[in-house]
Amino acid sequence: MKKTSLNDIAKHLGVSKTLVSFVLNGKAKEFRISEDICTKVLEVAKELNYQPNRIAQGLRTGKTNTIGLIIADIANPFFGILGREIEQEAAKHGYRVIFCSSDENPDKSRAQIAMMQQTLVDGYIISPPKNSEDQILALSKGNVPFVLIDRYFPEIECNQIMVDNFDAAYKATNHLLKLGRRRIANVTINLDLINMIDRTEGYKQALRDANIPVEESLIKILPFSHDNKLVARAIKDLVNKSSPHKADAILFSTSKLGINGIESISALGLKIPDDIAIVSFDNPDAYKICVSPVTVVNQPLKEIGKTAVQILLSDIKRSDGPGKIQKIILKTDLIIRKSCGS
Amino acid sequence: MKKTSLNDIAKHLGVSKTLVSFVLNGKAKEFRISEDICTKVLEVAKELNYQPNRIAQGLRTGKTNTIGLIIADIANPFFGILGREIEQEAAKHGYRVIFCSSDENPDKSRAQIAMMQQTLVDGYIISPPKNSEDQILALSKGNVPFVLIDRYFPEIECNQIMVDNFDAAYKATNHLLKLGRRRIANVTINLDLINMIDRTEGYKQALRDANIPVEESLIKILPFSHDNKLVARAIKDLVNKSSPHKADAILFSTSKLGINGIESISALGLKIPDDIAIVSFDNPDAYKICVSPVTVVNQPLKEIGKTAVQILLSDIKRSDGPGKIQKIILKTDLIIRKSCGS
DNA sequence: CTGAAAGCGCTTACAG
DNA sequence: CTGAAAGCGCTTACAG
Repeated sequence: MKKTSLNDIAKHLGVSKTLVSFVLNGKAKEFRISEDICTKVLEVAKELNYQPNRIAQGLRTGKTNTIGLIIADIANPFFGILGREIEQEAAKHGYRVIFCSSDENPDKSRAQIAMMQQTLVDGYIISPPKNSEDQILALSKGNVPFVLIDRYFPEIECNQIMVDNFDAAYKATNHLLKLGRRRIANVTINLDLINMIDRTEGYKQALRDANIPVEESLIKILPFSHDNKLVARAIKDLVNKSSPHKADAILFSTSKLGINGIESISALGLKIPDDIAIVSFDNPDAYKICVSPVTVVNQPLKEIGKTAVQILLSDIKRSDGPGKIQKIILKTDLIIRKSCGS
Repeated sequence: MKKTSLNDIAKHLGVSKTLVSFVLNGKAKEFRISEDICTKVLEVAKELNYQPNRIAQGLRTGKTNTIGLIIADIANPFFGILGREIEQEAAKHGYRVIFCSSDENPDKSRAQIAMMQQTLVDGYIISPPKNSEDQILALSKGNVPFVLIDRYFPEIECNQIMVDNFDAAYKATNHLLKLGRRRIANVTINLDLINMIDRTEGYKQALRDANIPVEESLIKILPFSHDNKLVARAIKDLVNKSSPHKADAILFSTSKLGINGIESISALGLKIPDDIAIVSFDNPDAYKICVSPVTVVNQPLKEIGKTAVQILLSDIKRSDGPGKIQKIILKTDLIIRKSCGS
């Protein structure tokens, strides 16, 4: 049972496929095709269960109505939720999405971009790993639109939807300060990622503004692919009573760090917030039901995803060259729960 | 800067594109093309940064090297992790994946399958919503391979990778029985999904085998799109001391139910496992750090994803008609933590 | 108002 | 060993 093509319909009715194409693409009016024939075409199309061959359309028009999404890891709920929003907004406009997880590995993202470049996607939404500047730069010189989310490269001019990470960390740190914490630590991951840098900078600025010296020993920088043990070691170092740099609060820059961190803190028999207060970026379910529900910096994932798609599609659809570059910075909100005391 | 095509390379060297195509597709030996020309073609291809147009290839060969993935919700970590495994195994074989979230809504999955059917994918991996029997049946009569994961329809013969849900629930319930619990409840979602039915059946059988009568009042069936409040009401009913059907343990059939359930239990001031013991299906991070880390039925997500892709690809690649239908049932394991006491 | 024709970039029988 | 040609299923100038 072969799929029915435009030609099948045309033959069936003894007309040209041009005509059929016009009718099926809603251009009947434009070419003033008789209503009579229109309804007949539509009837036969339905009867033969005609489905346009999108690949053939794609070859002819150069458009596939597909968006390429490259994020660190679709299994990470942060990106999963983002992916969901992107999918939803894209579907609303008749677009599909192909996704790839780069694992923060620039070699992977390079291969993934190359793969998608083979005329498969009309545009990209990318959360670029560190050391992928060259890839993004190359993209910005090409003519396939793209928008960056979650991270950007200051030296590259391109569409981007970010969150005010500096402000978010500043507020979170301030929240801890207002509750009387003075020895606030920051646990983060490799600072080659601009969003992570901004967070730590915001944290430092809040301390400075409160006339508290920044202690480098209170800033723990773990590799991206950290495991329980690495986090546990950092935590142990921060909460050890005899340690010269004992902390009374921790700002976690990612929820993966935070979840592992809480596990370690519990394992050490310490109580949150009595022994140590906690704030974390991102808002996974885990934080709602853990021993002491965690105060978090909540990112507007819905808005990030939606806006990214909208900007991308407006660029894809414009025919008069590249549009104006858009840099959008969204605010986060601090959701206060119990992990900082009161 | 137009993309370079086969023709560009051919012209550049004064040969035919047939030749270039052969060389680039590794058929040089087969057609005994001189090494000399081979290296030249390869050189020019590199120099001109030739990228094959996959859409054109797709139109010609009828293959897109793309897998369509339809699951309930990519933002749900269960499906996110599954998606990640599928992506990874697919990439290993040169395949990409397009994903769609059906929200357990058969109308959505119908539209998503139709969309993908437009010659866009070589095969599907589907977690079908209830009432989508007709869609799967139609698929099984077509000639695009597919494999079902997580749920199946007993009356439809097709490839499927499942987990032994009956056995899993049986063991989980048994675990509670062995620890002395006698009034074990089951909180689950709409039982039109076979995997949910199997879980509840396993639960019932374990009770029967222990000579404990099954009490329908201890089985709470919530709609798929339940919110905190609905779960809270069910929990309240189960733990109310004056209630005739007070429970001393709960088996949650999904982690979404479990997470909401734990929130409700905490809000009521009850202690896990002292006041009530808990076992849940699935193994989200949340269960590791909550007040009393939760004993869970862990599904082999890696194996499910990997096997699904392997079976699908072997079907896609066979030219001699449909292969033998494969029904694979994997075992789960019970990860014992603290939520059931000891 | 409608049709014949070209062409998107490939692959692959066919011919020599 | 290599090339000319057909054709996958569309869209869209062009002609009448």
